[in-house]
Amino acid sequence: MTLDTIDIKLLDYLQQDSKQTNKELSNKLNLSVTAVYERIRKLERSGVIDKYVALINKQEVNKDFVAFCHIKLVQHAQEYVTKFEREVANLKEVAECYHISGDYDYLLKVVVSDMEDFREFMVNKLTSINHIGSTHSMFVINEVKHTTAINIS
Amino acid sequence: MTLDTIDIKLLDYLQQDSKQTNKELSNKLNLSVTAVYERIRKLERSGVIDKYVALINKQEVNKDFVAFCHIKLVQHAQEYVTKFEREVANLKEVAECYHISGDYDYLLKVVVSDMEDFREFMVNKLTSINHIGSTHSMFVINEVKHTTAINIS
DNA sequence: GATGAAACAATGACTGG
DNA sequence: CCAGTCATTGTTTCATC
Repeated sequence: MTLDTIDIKLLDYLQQDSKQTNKELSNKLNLSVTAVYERIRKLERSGVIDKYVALINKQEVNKDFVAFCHIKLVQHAQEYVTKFEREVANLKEVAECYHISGDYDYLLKVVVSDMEDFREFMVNKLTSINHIGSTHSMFVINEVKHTTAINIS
Repeated sequence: MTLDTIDIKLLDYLQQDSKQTNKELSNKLNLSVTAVYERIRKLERSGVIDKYVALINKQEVNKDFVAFCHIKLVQHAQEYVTKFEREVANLKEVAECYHISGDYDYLLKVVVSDMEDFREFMVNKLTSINHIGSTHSMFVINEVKHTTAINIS
């Protein structure tokens, strides 16, 4: 699907706030309500817009201890890789998991309540997955920037 | 604010899909539509729910080259730290920036189109910020798991 | 908490320009 | 693309139990 400049602006707005009415958007974009409605539906149906979600404040729900965890596997046979990825994806504390280039194989973003919670996660959940060679954890001191929006240009 | 088990379920649902109608949610939670409406409003006003956003498919907008970038500053005087954080937050390619513990000072998530785009970002934008000592980039080979939802329990 | 009523807004399909 | 229609559905605020 090709996006024109209006689509890009529309996506920017919706990535910031999806609860705006079509009327508000039509004013910002100088379009009719129907045109906005049809553009949004096209973006939804084509798969450009994946879904709409609520974002919550980690602090308010006492889940503001965030760590990034590097992981190296002992072996890289397809069987072990698949098993590790499946098991790690099932851990609720793991918000994100990336297979990355470099010294380590994976980078995990772990969201828990506090250091004690993190310790328990490491000991009882993460390291109980087989074939993990080594891990290296970094703790988030401060979230300087965090956006779910993707810059399209 | 204290959350009961119904609030937690409600937040789980809204973090997965915020476009559900209150009627659908009232069925899932065995509540009346008005009760659901009032709980949501309470969660919004108390700041537990931060905002509602559209999530878009990186692939569909040709922004699926993702890198994590470690950064070490030369100096750590408050002045340089503040300046670095302000400048890096203004870079549109930087989706996330964390001040972290460990060998490096910062971890950035950079979202661009391709390697050429990334090279340009590094040369013209990131490393033109003063006081950066060293950087170390890791490229995302595969996104094993990525959720914006926070597990509350 | 529930319920019903009422005002308002959005959806989805449809005209015709 | 726009403007306007219309029935249906959902949202939001009431008052009442």
